[in-house]
Amino acid sequence: MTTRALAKAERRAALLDAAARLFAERGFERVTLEDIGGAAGISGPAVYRHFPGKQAVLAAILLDASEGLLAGGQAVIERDRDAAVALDDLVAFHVRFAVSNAAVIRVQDRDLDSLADPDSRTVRALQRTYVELWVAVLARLDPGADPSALRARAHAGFGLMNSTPRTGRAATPEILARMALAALRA
Amino acid sequence: MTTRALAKAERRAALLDAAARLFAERGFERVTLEDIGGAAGISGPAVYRHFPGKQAVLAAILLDASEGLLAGGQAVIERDRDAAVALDDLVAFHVRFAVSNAAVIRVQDRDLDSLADPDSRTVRALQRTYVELWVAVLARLDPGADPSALRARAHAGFGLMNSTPRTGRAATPEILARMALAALRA
DNA sequence: GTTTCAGGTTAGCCGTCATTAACCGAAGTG
DNA sequence: CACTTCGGTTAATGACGGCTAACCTGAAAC
Repeated sequence: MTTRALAKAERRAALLDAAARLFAERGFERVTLEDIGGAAGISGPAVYRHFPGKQAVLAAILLDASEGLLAGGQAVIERDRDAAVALDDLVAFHVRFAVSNAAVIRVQDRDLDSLADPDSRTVRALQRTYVELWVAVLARLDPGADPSALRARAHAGFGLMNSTPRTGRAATPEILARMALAALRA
Repeated sequence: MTTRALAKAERRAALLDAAARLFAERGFERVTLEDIGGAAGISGPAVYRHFPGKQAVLAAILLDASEGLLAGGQAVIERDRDAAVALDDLVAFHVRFAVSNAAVIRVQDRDLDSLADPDSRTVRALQRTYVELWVAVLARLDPGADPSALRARAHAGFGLMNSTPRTGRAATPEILARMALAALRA
């Protein structure tokens, strides 16, 4: 029983990993199921033994990512009482996540639109909640600021921190964190 | 003579405009020639009277954008002797460009990979040159810094300034410029 | 005022995938 | 040891969409 189930779990992970890499490189539409399967050592329609379709592979990747981000962000919020410290730690967490999951970050902001409605809605909701964590912290640091301006600032910060995946350049986490903090405090 | 040629130029512009908007919304691969033509009042294969193919439409958009950015950046560099002033003006210029050409910016960093080799190379070269303008200014402000770190900082700045197109959120140019300057000076 | 030809139109042609069908062997079950 | 079920395989099937063909019309040219 274990042998079979274990092999399956491993293959599933390999598929998700390969798919994330391929999607990041070429974009969802330009990756075929044959490519994904092939990269994981099986070929073509065998992917259907693990996922109900191509979109489901994308959904698994994005759900995973947005849940991971939200969970990490919430952990920071609950731990840090002081808003200034919380901002530092949110930045550190997000930068670490973005640098070590570069492919997934790229897919998240390039191919989210390729996701159809049930999953799309869920991912967007998770992302929205994550953004609101940031907005709440920024609001505590700058009371009386327009919430929609705070949201724009949070998004701009993400744009900065998520830039490494997009450019392929190896910006160090230190540089990114320093710049992001300066920008968000400005 | 004028009637015909004028109509053609207008239609070409309409096609490029529609295509940029559609590509930004859905991504290159999910837009059909039928969509592009339809949005400009003609339908389907008539686009071939204006462009040799779908890729050529993308190429026209991206070449235009990268030439526009480079020209604007060079104008700033040549005008401003002082590096600090030049940085201010580069930021102001880039933010203005990004906010008023949101669709094109989005296409540029989402669909550049869909461009094949002759044009792809040209666009990348223009972009590289544009980045080097920024790196040169940053280097004057921070002599002795590692050039590759400066490049990473420039890219991070672009990520921030280009964030509005990606989120659809209406960040004001003022907020973006203030944040970008703070980040780049950090 | 005829002749060209640019710019449209609609009807294929063709390739490329996602997805399904039909089969198979070996691991799990009893 | 039967026998089921899982995870693969290789052949269809069916859309979809870029591009080409064949044809038409009216402005420009002479």
